[in-house]
Amino acid sequence: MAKQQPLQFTLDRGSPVPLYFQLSQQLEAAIEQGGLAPGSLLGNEIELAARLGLSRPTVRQAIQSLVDKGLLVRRRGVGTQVVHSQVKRPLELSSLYDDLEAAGQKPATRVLRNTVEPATARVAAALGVAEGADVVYLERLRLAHGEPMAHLRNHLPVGLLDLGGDALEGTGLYRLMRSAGITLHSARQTVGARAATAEEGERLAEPTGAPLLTMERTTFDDTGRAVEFGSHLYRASRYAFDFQLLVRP
Amino acid sequence: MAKQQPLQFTLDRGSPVPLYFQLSQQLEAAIEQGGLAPGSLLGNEIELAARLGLSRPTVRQAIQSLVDKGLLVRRRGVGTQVVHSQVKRPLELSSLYDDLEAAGQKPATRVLRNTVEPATARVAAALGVAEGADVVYLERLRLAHGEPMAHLRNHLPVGLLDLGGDALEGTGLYRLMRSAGITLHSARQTVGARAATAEEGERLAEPTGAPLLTMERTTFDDTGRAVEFGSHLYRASRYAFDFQLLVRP
DNA sequence: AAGTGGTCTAGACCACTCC
DNA sequence: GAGTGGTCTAGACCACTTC
Repeated sequence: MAKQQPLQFTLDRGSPVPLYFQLSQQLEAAIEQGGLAPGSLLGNEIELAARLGLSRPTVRQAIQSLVDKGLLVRRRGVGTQVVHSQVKRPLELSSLYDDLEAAGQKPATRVLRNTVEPATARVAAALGVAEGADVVYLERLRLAHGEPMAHLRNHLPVGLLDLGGDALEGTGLYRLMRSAGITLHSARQTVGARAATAEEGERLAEPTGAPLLTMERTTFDDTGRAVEFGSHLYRASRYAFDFQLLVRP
Repeated sequence: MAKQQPLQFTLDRGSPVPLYFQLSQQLEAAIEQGGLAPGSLLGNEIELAARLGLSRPTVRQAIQSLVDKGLLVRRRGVGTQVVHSQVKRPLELSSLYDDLEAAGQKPATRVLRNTVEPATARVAAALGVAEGADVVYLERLRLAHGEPMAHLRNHLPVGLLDLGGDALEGTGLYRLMRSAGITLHSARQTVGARAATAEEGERLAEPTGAPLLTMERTTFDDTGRAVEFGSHLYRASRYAFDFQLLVRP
């Protein structure tokens, strides 16, 4: 746990990028690339600030952002040290389309339905609209390598997104939302399992009674508005969910 | 979206509780209890600081902590407003025992095995120890109202926890860890489903072929060390997972 | 006693949004 | 142009850990 020899940091005061952000990015890069070994001490904030020509609060802000990401640990009276890494994966709102694409699975989408319908009680409660109010209803089959993977049913507030044309064929819903300027913030999910009915099995190329993963999800943007309610079925033989959870003390 | 009339805040400078924390707690309480309506503006930081006799950075720190929790949104040039609530559930590392207890289900645990064994390759990789090194192996049956709910298999580093006696009968693993001074930080999980084998079905009182939820989880403490690797089976007819995910931009 | 992070102050200037 | 949050400074004192 020896103290690290000084690393090089270059700060550009003319850049529109905040100084604390420039520093935290370079620190993060140093950690990722092994320039800062797990468990090693970072050196005290005051000296670091002096060396960089920054004020201590600015340096603290940079360090704090990495503490929030779980890359650093601060201990009063001890110092700031790099986490005993092991893993530091991104936690993200999993998008099935992106997941499949990242895995090289060549995803495709077959839109089965794209209509406007009155909200049922359940959909209304999830989206925070009046029961019977118009909502967009979307039904899709997600394929990978031409094989069905999941049956996706979504409800969205009307007017949120333009889902005309074949925008949905070549990408996922979340990516469409992001490019429409919607900032996704959080989602509440329930994941369960059940046996496939005959109809579900046929749709997903599974025998009746095969285990299916179920997911219900409500997604919220950064203003706390529900932007999507989904009710999905996945072939358990082909797919599992990967999550990273953080503990809030 | 009218500006709120001033709320009462009481700050105790003699308290060991930080001022920014006192403020953020009272703000959070006001939001939860409806004293601050969803969408309402908080009033600018400078005036709020002056009114409370605090410096602006201190007020900002209080507000920022609530922004991080998703209760407030800041917009430059606009102001800080309360999120259009809808939901603001806690995101937590779900503990099956606590979940069941909170649901009034009277959980119980039957410890099937509590031994020290050499780590398999998979366990060693998950816990970050050498293959073949000693690890604690724990096998439990979790019951609710006397009915089996889940079959839990855990591996832990040796020496981390004292699992002697019947400490495990009346509580969950996470609670034991917390009371041992371990600060849990994050967990990586994989959730899937499969059909029950004959043996699994018998153990969980499900017919062979019934859908079971599977979960694998590695849990890390705040120093980034893996403190637990679990491989669990749940009756899908009785249990589903509830998560809240946050989006990291 | 020495060194660390935790908190707090009282200012400053800038970038963005809205009218 | 007025008002907002975003960033930054140069200090200060305190609480905790370690020796």
